[in-house]
Order: sequence, then structure tokens, then C-alpha cells
Amino acid sequence: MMDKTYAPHDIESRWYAQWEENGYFEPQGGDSAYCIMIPPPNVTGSLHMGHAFQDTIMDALTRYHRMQGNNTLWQAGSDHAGIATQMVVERQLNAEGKTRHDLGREPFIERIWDWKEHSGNTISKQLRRMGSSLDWSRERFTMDEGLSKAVREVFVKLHEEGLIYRGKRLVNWDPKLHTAVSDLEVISQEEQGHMWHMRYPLADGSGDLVVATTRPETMLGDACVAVHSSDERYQHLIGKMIALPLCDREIPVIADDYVDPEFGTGCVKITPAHDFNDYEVGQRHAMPLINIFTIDACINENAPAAYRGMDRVAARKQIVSDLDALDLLVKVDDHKLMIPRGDRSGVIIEPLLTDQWFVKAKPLAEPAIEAVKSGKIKFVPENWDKTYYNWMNDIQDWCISRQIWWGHRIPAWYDAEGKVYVGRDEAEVRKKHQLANNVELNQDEDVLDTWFSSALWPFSTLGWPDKTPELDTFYPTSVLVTGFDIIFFWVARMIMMGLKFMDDVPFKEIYIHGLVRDAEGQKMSKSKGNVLDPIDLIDGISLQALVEKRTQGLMQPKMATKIEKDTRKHFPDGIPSFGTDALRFTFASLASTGRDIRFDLNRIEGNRNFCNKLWNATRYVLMNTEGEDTGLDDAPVELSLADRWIISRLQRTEANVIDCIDKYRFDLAAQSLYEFLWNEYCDWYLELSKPILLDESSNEQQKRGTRRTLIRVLETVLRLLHPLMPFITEEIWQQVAPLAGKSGDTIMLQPFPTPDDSRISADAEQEMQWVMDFVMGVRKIRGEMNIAPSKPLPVLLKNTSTDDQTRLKNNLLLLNKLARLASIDTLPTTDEAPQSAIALVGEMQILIPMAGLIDKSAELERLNKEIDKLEKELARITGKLANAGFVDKAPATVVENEKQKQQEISSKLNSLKQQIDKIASL
RNA sequence: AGGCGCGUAGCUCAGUUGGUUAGAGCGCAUCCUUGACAUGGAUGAGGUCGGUGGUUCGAAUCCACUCGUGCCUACCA
Repeated sequence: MMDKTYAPHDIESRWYAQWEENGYFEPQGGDSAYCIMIPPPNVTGSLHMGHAFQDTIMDALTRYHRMQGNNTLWQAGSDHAGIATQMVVERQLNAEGKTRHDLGREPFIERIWDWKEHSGNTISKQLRRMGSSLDWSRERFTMDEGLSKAVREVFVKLHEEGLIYRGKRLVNWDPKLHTAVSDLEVISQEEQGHMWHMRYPLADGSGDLVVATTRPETMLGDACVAVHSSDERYQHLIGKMIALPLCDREIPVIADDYVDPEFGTGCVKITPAHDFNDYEVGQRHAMPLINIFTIDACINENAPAAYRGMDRVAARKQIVSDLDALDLLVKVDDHKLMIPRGDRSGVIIEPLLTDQWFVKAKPLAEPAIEAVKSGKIKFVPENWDKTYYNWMNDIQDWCISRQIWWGHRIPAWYDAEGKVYVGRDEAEVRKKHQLANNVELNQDEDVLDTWFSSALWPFSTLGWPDKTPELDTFYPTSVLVTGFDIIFFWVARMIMMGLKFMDDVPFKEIYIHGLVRDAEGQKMSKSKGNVLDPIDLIDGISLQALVEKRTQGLMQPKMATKIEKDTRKHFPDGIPSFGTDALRFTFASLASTGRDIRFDLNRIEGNRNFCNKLWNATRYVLMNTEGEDTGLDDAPVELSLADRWIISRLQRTEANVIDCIDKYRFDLAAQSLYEFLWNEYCDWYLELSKPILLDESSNEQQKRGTRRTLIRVLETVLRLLHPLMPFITEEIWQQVAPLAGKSGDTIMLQPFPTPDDSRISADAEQEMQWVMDFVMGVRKIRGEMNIAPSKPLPVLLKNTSTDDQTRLKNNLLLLNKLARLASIDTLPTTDEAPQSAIALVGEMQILIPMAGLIDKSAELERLNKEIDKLEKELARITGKLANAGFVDKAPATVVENEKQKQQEISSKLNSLKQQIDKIASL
């Protein structure tokens, strides 16, 4: 016997290991393949709500397609996350008072591998807790030998084709991490700064001009001053020389239309080595590149001795004060400007001239744009294609070299003269370029951007560059499930690389999901202290532990007080254990396309209750079917109205669920299942089954029919629910399946239900609606008149049609039981009814004698309210039908509908008004 | 500056190509421990669909404008 209440923890701990050990997650064969590549999480990371949401969607799709008989693979794996991972380990070293340079490259990398071993399975353990049916037997890591081989192969091939090149360019330099980063790793945000107006004297002493800048310290690297070619104020200055203050240099005044005469003073100091726009201007006028910064963003030897060694902040202060002393500082204004910061380090990014490797993006982007335009790849929701085009059309070359140690080392070697050779390994390079063994070669010190290897993920995980059966079977994959934030970082690059090296798109659809926010709509972040750990929702956590977790290791420790306060306010009792299934069902029910989701504890609580409902419904079903005849052999059965009705409703639910999942509307699928199970199966069908199963007048065929329906409908619902709630459905299915005539070791590999139209019965649905209206009519009176549910009521019927009479006869038992009736009597039309409360089912009147039960004024009030509502509605419809425009132009069916409605309402009104007169007159 | 969203019940959200009285969950109110379930049951209250104007017989839905709000991209030194 099942426990009385649903206890998720017990049942969830049981199943996952069994599934995995039995190999159920591995592709099971079948004609059409279905494959999802997991967006590889950071190997040393841990599961957050965004992952949990994303994984729920992917697992639901995977389980659904697996049950549909597809050859299904959800590819598992993780990413080495270059900078992020290296930073973590460096921080550990710092805590020991060491730097990575104290260790040296090889030992440091060893140390990272150790750390990966130590923390690397945290996230895979968590994924398992979520019930994710990933094929762990094929798990990959971006630094695996196979995937590294793919990286080298791609690098060499692109280089051979001239699509990878090395060059000295201005790149985004992170002065803290000492590495270049790509455009995408720079976050620009508005910050308060200043605009300095500085006077530059002309070299011939004939006057001066004033430049405006937000970065006075870069003046040490100025190459010229630019004015607009048609700016009348400065025509006379063009071509003259300026004596650059504080520096022993002269620079020219040039004309360039890049300058906006309206902005600032109309004179722009140009520093080609430290600003992307200035770089362009400098190129146009063949200006020298004067680099004044070291890799730490300190002033270097190209600047006057007085400033050397100062960092950029100190240098700015000194320069401003020196200019002021020379009376060259005209004014300082407050000015808001966009400050670029490294997304990892948080420090201000410095445009710096360095040698880097780049991927030429344009030629790769063109086919990638076409793939989406032609519909070979579809975004869901569609409008994300605009974001994609927007970026792709204006794509810049991709800086792929990083000056860090953790990652794929660039397969390029230099000889003593600095000549570069690219190849898969050193031996290949020597052979290809006929370099003798005594020629010294040194491999490039840099590693590749992590996204370079992630871009190959859809095919490198399947064995590329080798030709493998997996590639044949699963590439292109079916759908990519991901967040909009990495469309540029990852999605676009996978498409480019996939088309280039596989000659086909990496996936046919891209499902873009929303961001998970907290209950107040705030983005969850460690620094805000509002993160939720999915595991804590599953297992529960005490307030104390939650506060500790949220206030530990903060960047700004002073936030701790506020975080603690907020946490105590939102979770006064901590978080109870809801279980994985409730969490997953909640994610699903919030997943309407694209929209961000606010995660509210009330929702997950409601869905935990839903699990409990399923649990208890099952208890009832098992109580009535275990050890009983559930119609497994061919013994005759008689299906009741309720049986035929619930079977019919089930078909519609199946069709709806399939339709919704196919459209990625997990919210609607979840709602459909929720409503069917709770509002139809539990609220009505289980109650309707009781009279048949418990009444001694029902025969064996009827009981058999109802038991069979009870168990089979439940078994089917379990399969429908399984992709969303894998654990509870498996647990229950094990007990239910044999009674429903199903065999198999797991629900995971059972076929997903398919609707059978022949089992949809409009008749049964209509008659059942009549029964429900009848019961609800009586309940309404009971509820509004405050009559105890336990009090059996006598009921009189008037105005019954022959249909009513038939239905009444068929369902007497059900009506008596569900509406708790003492008696049902039909009055001839001519008979006067006693003073009664009334409910209508079509034309039929249900009368409940008021004697001793119902207060006259209360009933009058109730009737008046009802009449009021109907009259308003009638006026609306009558007005509509009086409108010639409507009657002439609206489709006939719509008009007919309105007419019918009009009739029904006026007939209802009639009945109610008569009733009111009758009561009032007494 | 461009692009993309959002605004529907107290709260969180559905609402398919315009066409029943705009729905659900939670919350709220009243009543109820009848043997699946109080993590429950019954009944009920609550919305001029951000605003204005337009198209239409008919608009939450389509168009224009407007207010509020969020995100993304690019930026003027």
C-alpha cells in the first residue's frame, strides 16, 4: 500500500541510478534520430536556476521523443571555460600567497586539472538530481583529446584558407587578467565621468586650440588633433603644428570628417594606439601609433620620464594637475560616458596594440546568415532572427587568442627569427616546411578562446574529424535549447563552424528560453544575494542555512546585512522540500515562449500539491483495482457514461499535449495535463466511479468496465506526464502498469500516448455536461444558501424534455450521490410546485423546496442577481441583432449563434422571473 | 541613436488566423474532517484587457499616436 502523503525524496532517490545503470539514456535505435546537444556548462561550475530551467526543457523534449520511438540522444558534457576556471584556481593560489608564475605553466595546468577532478562532477551530480536523461556514457569535455584534435584541425584548415591570420591590432585588453578579450566579453555601461577641456598651443606661438577629452592621460600618445574639414572656426589651423604640452613633441592639426563640430570644442585629440575610432583616423592620415601603456596599463617608456611607471589613474591625476599648473586646463565638466569593463575581471578594458590571432568572420558569416534566411534553421520564437541578423551583418573579425594558460594551445610554432608555422603538431610543421630537427621551434604561448572549441561542439562531440556513425546519425542535431544571451557568443559561431566543416547546419531549430528571475522580477545574482539553488528547492533548506549560503564569499561584504534581511523576509521559514518533479513541472508551466520567468514559491507549492493529488488519486485507483478484475482478459465490459466521457476527454488531452510540446508550449502542455488530471479525472471521474464500484446493484461487467477505465486512463496520464515529472510517474507506473495490462521495465521506454479519434464521443461529453450542470446547479444552491453538504435534499424537476427524462433515468444513481439528494421527482407541467429555490439546466427546472431550509429573502436576492446579469447580457445581444450591419455582414453561423443565445437567455429569464413572482407573492 | 519585448483579476501568467458572458494558479471570503487526498472538498467575490484615436457589423487581438517599463546592439572625443 502506498503512503498516505507524497514524499518526493524517497521515490526520487530510487530511480535515477537504475535508469542510468540499465542504459536507458543511451540511444535506443529507431528510424528517425532526435538529438540535443547540452550547452556545455562550465566544468567547475554548479547548477543554477537557469540551468535547471533549461535542462527541464531539454529533458522533457528528450524523454518525449524517446517515448515516441525516436533514436534519441541527449549529448552530455562540459566546457573548460578558460578564463573563468583559471581565475578560480589563481584565486586559490593567491590565498596561499602565490601566483601562477611562481608555479610555472605546466604545474599550474596540472593544478587546474586537479581542481577539475575535485569539483568537476558537482554539476553532473546536480544534473542527475534534476532527472536529466543525458547519455553519460558519451560524456565529453572540451579539453578531451578528441575534441582538442578537432580544435587543431579547424585551426589549421582555417589558417590554410587564410581565414585565420595573425596581426598586430588594437584589441580589448584586460589589464588585470593580462589577456586580450573579444568584443563580446566587454560590457559597456554608463558611468559618471568628466570632460576635460585642455588648451594645446600652436608650435609657432600664433595661438592655441582647445580639445575636449574624457581621458586626459592618453594625451601622451597623441599623434595629431583633428577638426572637421568644413569647420570654419578652424580652417586656418589645418596643417599647422601643435607643441604637445608635457611632451617634447610636435603634432599636426589635420582635417577629418569623423569629427562632429557640434560636440565638445570641435577639436579632437587623436590617439591612434589607444582608441578604436582614433585608430581609424590615424590609419587614414598615416599617423604614427604611439603606445604609452604597459600590459598593466601603466605608463611605459614611450612617454616622458616624469610619468613612467604610473598607473593610468595616477597618471591622469598628475597630468591634469600639471596642465592646470601650466594654465592649460580650461575647464572640467561632469560628463556621463560609457565605460567598457571586462565581464570577468570588472576592470576597465584598455584598447591596446598587441599581436593576436583572428578569425576572418565575414566569409563564414555569409552562409550562416543564409541558413537562417532560407529556413534551414528556425528560431523559436521567430523574432530572435532579427537579433541574429543584426549582429551577423555587421560582424567583426574574431580575436581568438588569449594570453592565459588554461585552454587549447595555439598550434603555431615560431623559429628563431619569429617566422610562424602552423600545423597539427610540431612534427607536421617540420615535415611540411622541411625544417631540420636542429632548427629551434617554440610553440605559441597563447591559448584559444573557449568559444572556439564550443563552436565545434555539435560535431566534435560526435567524433569529428573522424568519420563516425554517430555523425551520420545525429548530425545535424534537432534543436538547440539556449538563452538569448549567447546567441552571438555561441549560437552564431556554431552555425558558422558547422556549415564550414560539416557542410550542414548544426541544428534545425533554436529554442530561445527566457531568463529566470526572482519573485520580484530581479535578475538572480550572487552579489544581490537573491539566488536560489535548485537543489534547495528540491531538498528544502533551513532559513539559517539559506542566509549563510547567500552571505558567504560576497564581493561586497557590507551587502550581507541587507541580504540577510531580505532573505528572512522572503523565506521566514526557509524553504520546504518540494521535490524534483514539482520543480520541473513548475518550470514547464512557466515556460511560455521566450518570456522571462519570475520564480515564485507559490507556484512550486501548488505543483507539489499537484503531485500529491496524483499520488492520492493513484491510491484510490489501486485500492479499487488491486486484486480485482480490471478487464485484462476478454471478459465482457460495460462502459458507463462516465467511462466513455473520461476516455473521450483523454483523447482530446493527448492530442492537445502532443500539439503543445511540438510547438514548445510546455506551459500549455502542463496546464492541459493539470486540468485533465485534477478537474476532470479527480474531481468528476473518480467521484463518478464510486457509485458504480460501491453500489451492490451494479453488475460485474459494469464494475469491470469502470476498473479497467480507472486504471488505463491513469496509466496513460502517467505516460503523458512522464517527460515533465519523471520520478513520480515511474514510481507509480511500476504499480499501475500490470493492472492496465502493460509490461516493461520502465515507463521511460514506453510509447508516448497517441489519441484515437474513434474514442472521442460527443454524445458522452454532452450527456456528461448535463449531469455536471445538474449537480452544479444543486451545489450552487447549497453553497449560496449555506446548506450543509451532508444534508440530503429532495429535488423536484419541471419542464423536462424527453431527453432530460432519458438522461435522468440513465444517471439517477450518479445524481443522487454527487448532489447528495434525498429524492428526485418529476412534476407534471400543470402541477404547482411548492415554494422552492431554482436551478436551470437548459429548459429544465431543478426545484429545491425551501421549507425549513432556505430563507425567502436570500433566495430572492440570489434570483435578482442572476436576473440582473442575464438582462444585461440579453440587452447586449438584442442590440447586436438589431444592428443591420451585424446581421448582414457577420458570418451566418455567428448570427445564428447569437440568435440561439438570445432565445436561451430569454427563456431562462422567463423561468427565473416567474419564480421570483411566485416566491414574492407568498 | 537603432532593434526587440512587456503592460490583462490583489499577485504570477494564458488568451492560436478579430466572433459565446476574457480564463488558470495562488491569494481572499463563506461553508465542510462522508473511508484517495485538509499538500483536500464545495460555493463565491474580484478585470471599462496602460491611455487616446482609427479600421470593422464586431477589437484584449489589427493600425497610428502616446505613457510606463525591461532588455539588446552601437556610440561623440
